[in-house]
Amino acid sequence: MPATMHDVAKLAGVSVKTVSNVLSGYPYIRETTKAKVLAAVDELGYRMNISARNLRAGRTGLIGLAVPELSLPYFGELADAVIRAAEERSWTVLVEQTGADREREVGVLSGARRQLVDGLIFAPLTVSSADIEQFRGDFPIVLLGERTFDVAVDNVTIGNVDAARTATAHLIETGRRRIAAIGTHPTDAEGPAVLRLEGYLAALREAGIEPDAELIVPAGLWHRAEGAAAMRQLLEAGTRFDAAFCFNDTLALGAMYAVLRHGLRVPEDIAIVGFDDIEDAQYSMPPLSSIAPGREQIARAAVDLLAKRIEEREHPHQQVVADFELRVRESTAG
Amino acid sequence: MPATMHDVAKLAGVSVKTVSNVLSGYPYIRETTKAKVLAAVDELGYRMNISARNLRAGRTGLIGLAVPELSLPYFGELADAVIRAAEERSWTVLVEQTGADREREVGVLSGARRQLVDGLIFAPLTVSSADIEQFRGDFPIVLLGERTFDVAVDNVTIGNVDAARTATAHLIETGRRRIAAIGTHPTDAEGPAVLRLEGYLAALREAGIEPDAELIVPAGLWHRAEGAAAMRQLLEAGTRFDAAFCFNDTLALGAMYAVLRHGLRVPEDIAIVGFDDIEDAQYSMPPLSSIAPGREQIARAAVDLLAKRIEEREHPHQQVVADFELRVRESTAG
DNA sequence: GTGAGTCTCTACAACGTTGTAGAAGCTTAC
DNA sequence: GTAAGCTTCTACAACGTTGTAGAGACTCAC
Repeated sequence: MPATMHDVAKLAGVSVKTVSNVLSGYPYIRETTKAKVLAAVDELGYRMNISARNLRAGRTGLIGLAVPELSLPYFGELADAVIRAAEERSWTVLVEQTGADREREVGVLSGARRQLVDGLIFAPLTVSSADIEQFRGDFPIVLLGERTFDVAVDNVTIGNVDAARTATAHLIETGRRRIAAIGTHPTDAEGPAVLRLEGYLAALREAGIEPDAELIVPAGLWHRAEGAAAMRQLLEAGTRFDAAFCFNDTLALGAMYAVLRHGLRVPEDIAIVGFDDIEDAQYSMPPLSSIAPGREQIARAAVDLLAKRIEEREHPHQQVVADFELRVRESTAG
Repeated sequence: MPATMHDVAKLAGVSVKTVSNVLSGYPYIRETTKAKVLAAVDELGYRMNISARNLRAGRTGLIGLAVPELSLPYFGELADAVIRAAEERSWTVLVEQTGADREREVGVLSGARRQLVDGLIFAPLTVSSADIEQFRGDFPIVLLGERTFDVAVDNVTIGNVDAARTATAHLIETGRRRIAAIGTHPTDAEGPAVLRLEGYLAALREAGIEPDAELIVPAGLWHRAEGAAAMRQLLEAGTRFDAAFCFNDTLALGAMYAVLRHGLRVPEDIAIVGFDDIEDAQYSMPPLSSIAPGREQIARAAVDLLAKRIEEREHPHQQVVADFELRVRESTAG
């Protein structure tokens, strides 16, 4: 049975409220009293009961972070950054996995955790803006990933279109003309896959290159396996191409694997550029060129926006566009 | 202002306790009453206040998971598995990162979160068994990773020594005699690094191979960068060797990168085996042989042990040894 | 010495839920 | 008809904390 404030108060010979005051830094307390209380806290090994404090305060000090899968390196690294940013506000992060499942994403939005956390940082994959409008209700949410449609939600993103255009343009600058795009979601109306495709097409257009539908390959989950499968499909179809823009790094690493397996060289035969700049990108052979989003910046901005939103529920919704940077490595050299 | 049970009760025309009873499945309730209550719940969009329930129940329904870093793929994948195992008990997992920092690990053990979670699953890196004894107090904890010394804590592990021996023996069977070990922690008295070194040495001994101190290279953090650095050090020192057992896969992938960069071939010149079988292992070029721990099994066992311990604080401590399997791929072929 | 202001501490109620105890009505068995 | 048992519901207190309100002591200026 853990000690309560009552126990501390009794031992220190003061009222419960005085203990509470000492512990919460109320200034008008005699030094001797404070010392007595702290001694009692120490002696009893007292720790405050968080549930009780939360009940009183109407807050939990927890925020949710909903991502598709932690085992995807990008989201592992992102969660890492969010947890560290939240720590600075002494918030605790509760990570929830949606598994890229629409039902679970809706569940997160409308779900049971809403009573448990003060707010939510949400990286949606499948739910639409309409879903978000509908299920969000009156709850502080910050979305990761830009919304094409106007939704009344704070959001943090990198300029997906811009970044994808930059990556594709880089391939064009190095002399490639037949560039595959791997990772589209043909049935989505919005979301990163749509935006990255848009950027890819924009870059082709600017260079006067006619897009070729055969070079645009869907991939649902953006895992290595899917990247490899997509690349194999391209290679086996006999379509001629000399580069691939993969919509994230795990796809790219899978694709690179398939190219090498097929007996071709990267970048000489096929250049590859990825997106996210996960740690593996630097240590693949050859190292992978990639778009590095400002992960720290994104995490911090998301936490900051959420903090503002929790403090003041009604204020105009903001969009933060984080920086990105193309990291050129050997997978696109020459 | 969200609706409370009082609001629901008023709307349904019953007592607060009846609402509570309906919601918690108490059997003696007339169907008509139940329907009225549920209708009211629906109409008000009522959600139970978790803090209040926790305060009453003395439990939070949260468990902690403390790992060094989520951005390390092994821990990302592990967290994934633990979260899914916890879900089956309708527990929520609170992930905490220790950053391989001793102070933070001690903080996790003795720390503020203890009031917030009902129990803790802890993958320690730096703290000793003595630390654990000292700081744990009376709190349900399950350790991941075996303890060499006898500690009164439940723990789940794979047989590190055995697995390391298997990995090393595999290199020996393929004809290698000069085998490096990458990832030791020379100052540790216990922990995975120590055990894996022990397994490595055991395999050498059994094959009648004299260990060579020059081939045993420390690496603190087991990141790719460290694996690459360790391998570069070996290669530049001019020490002759034909294989490396790396204490985890990220080290191994970094090491493989350094070997290829150095113009040598894997496995022809240097064979490499890793540990953890993270997803990347299958998609490196060449694919990496590795020890696959039963991640799901570990996660489930940890959650089960924790559940038992929370239910009944005083019962003998258990150790679960999970299975492992050597996955042979091309990095050690031939 | 009196009033105003400052400092230090306390009692009480409230946050939203559930366990305990028990009331009231209804059924059953004799 | 009545005791015993079952079904359905309710009032109240309690979980551990903090906000509100205010009591008392002390200081200072006049």
